Amino acid sequence: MPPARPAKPAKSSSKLPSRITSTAEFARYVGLARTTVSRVLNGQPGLKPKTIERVEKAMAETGFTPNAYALHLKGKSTAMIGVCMENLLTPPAVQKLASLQRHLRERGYASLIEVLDPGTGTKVVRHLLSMRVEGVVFIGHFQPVEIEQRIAELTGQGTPHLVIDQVGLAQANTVALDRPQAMIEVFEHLLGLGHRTFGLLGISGTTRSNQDRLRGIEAALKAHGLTLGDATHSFDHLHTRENDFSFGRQLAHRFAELRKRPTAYVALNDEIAIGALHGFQELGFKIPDDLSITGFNNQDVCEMTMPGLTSVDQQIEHTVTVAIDALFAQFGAAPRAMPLLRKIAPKLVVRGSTGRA
Amino acid sequence: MPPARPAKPAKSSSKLPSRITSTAEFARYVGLARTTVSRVLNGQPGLKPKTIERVEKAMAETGFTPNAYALHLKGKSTAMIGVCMENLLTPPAVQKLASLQRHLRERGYASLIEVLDPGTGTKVVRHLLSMRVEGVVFIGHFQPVEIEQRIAELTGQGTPHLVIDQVGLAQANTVALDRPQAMIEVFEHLLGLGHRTFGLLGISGTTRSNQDRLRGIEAALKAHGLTLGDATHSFDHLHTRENDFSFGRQLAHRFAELRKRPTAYVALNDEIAIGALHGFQELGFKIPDDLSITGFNNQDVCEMTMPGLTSVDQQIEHTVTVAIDALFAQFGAAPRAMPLLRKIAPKLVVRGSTGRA
DNA sequence: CTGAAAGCGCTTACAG
DNA sequence: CTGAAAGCGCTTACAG
Repeated sequence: MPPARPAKPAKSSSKLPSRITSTAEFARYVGLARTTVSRVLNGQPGLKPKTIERVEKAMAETGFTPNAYALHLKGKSTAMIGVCMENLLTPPAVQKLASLQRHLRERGYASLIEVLDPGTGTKVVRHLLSMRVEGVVFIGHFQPVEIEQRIAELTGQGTPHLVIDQVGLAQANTVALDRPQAMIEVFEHLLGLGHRTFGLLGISGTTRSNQDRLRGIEAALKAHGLTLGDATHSFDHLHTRENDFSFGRQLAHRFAELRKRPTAYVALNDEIAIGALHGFQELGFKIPDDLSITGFNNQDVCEMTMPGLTSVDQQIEHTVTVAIDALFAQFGAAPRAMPLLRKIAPKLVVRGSTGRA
Repeated sequence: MPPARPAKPAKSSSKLPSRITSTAEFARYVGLARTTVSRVLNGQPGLKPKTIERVEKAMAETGFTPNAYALHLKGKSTAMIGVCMENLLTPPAVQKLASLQRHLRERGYASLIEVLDPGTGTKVVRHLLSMRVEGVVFIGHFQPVEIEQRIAELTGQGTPHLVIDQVGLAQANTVALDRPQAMIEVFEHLLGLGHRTFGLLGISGTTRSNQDRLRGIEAALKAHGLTLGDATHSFDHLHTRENDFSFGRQLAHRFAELRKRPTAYVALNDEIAIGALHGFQELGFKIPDDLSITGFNNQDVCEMTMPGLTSVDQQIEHTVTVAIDALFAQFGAAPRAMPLLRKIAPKLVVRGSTGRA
């Protein structure tokens, strides 16, 4: 990723005796041969305990660490996984990152994390390749054509990859929440409570993710003899979505004006749902008595609203476990003919914001 | 950080013609000398446009990238900064990380991000040193003795460092919010509204961070002829803090039982404040008519409560800018005799949760 | 335990 | 433009 930069400055001949940058200098410091030091560092047999002790003492004194770059050239694995994030601002995405980096570390891998803004894909992936990462994980939703090209590059270089979240990419190994199923569970819950008309908050447009949700909604409605056209309503097209909270609030105000108003509201995410909850409440509606609302992602705030917000949990820990297994399964294996696709089952968490129609 | 692992497998002699791992192979593929390819890659003068074009075309075809490890051995700077995070779950910390990595990338640096759990400091910092990062940034609050040792190691190796958030570390270059000043501004605001008795929510204990806050509170009260002992009350010792929201709610219920109850409540963070807000509201208190509440961090949710939550903004963007400047100022400079300390001025954001006493 | 040697993938003079 | 050589910091046989 970083552009060409000037060569590093000559190693400053610091006055500090501890500034040691090579095994040669270090061996001189310890008073042993370079070879011997190397053997200690690599835990090879046939060394006197005394010698080992001397080296370890000197390492503690100087803080010397063998140059990882030289080690890699000699064949040591880099033990690094590249992680490309859509951004670091979406809580569920950051949670996945946190979980991923913890699991990778447990397996002895470091994470080289990059944010992949539109148009920077080539640079970022080139950088990861130049760092010879052993695999690359993408978290989030990216521009499809760009990401497909990057994945082709990785595959061409023999570097395994895995996409978390985004479905529908050609030749991409993917682990993603089963969004149609998530919507089926939300609607089964609301239909079971007697609701027959639904306001959709932020669930519209042609993104793959929303199309998947609409498919799920349609299926759930169909099972009850309802259609998407008759049973659902949306005002998304009338508002711009800057801040999700205020977007939700605006939508609530808009729906409140309706003579025949849906009794249940299904939001794209928790923020929009909470905005709507507050929007309806400030207009005097009682929730869940007057109407029901559901969120998506089951963030901590869902516990914090009054009433608590019914929401879909993405099962992040499970998702990441599956993703890592799927990534590591590619190591040393023959390239897959068909890309891998694993769907994660969502879990509906019911709270006070949903009740009988 | 990663423990010793087996050497990487021999490069699989893949069938894919594009699997090229060295300039030697790549030069053979292009049909040029290794030297010539190298000169193109490094943008050196005196090359035929045709030659440059051939190389660029081949790079696009094969996805070949020169090995960063070999480049570094030849003297190229690593252009990497290590970032040690306390965790990836605290929103303000993640915001700082997001801002930091964006700024670093703009300057041509990649970020090597690690989570530094207690006891893992040595491993993590050793790994960063072995990766020859050009600087290390710590974000969050760490165990003081451990982190001071790590910083000594870095300094010994001539690697610049910077600590964001945590103050009071010996020999550490630090950029941190002026927490005493933040509390002074909160209390000036509340005192100006006529409040004279205060409930402290989560602001207790011997952490340096809370001690700093208490110092600020004491100073603000003193200017109005009040003392910490008489004007503030805390029930922190009676509750365990698992979930901050429920902690805040519990504290609200506890304060509600009091005959002579404080009229203003100052919370350690937004989560506790929101929990308290809801706790008081569910008991029938009107906010800000019956009492005032303030949060800390000015997170997005502050806009979402009813009423909005008055909170302290950490000025994250400014903090990170100052931090990066302070880090980069160390490059190529003589070691500082005195560690650097920059305080960031907080900004109080007033919303509906605070009103006249 | 030591010491000299080869080689990982690069770049940079240097002579053709 | 080519080709042979040196050297970055390491490890791994190999002969002492």
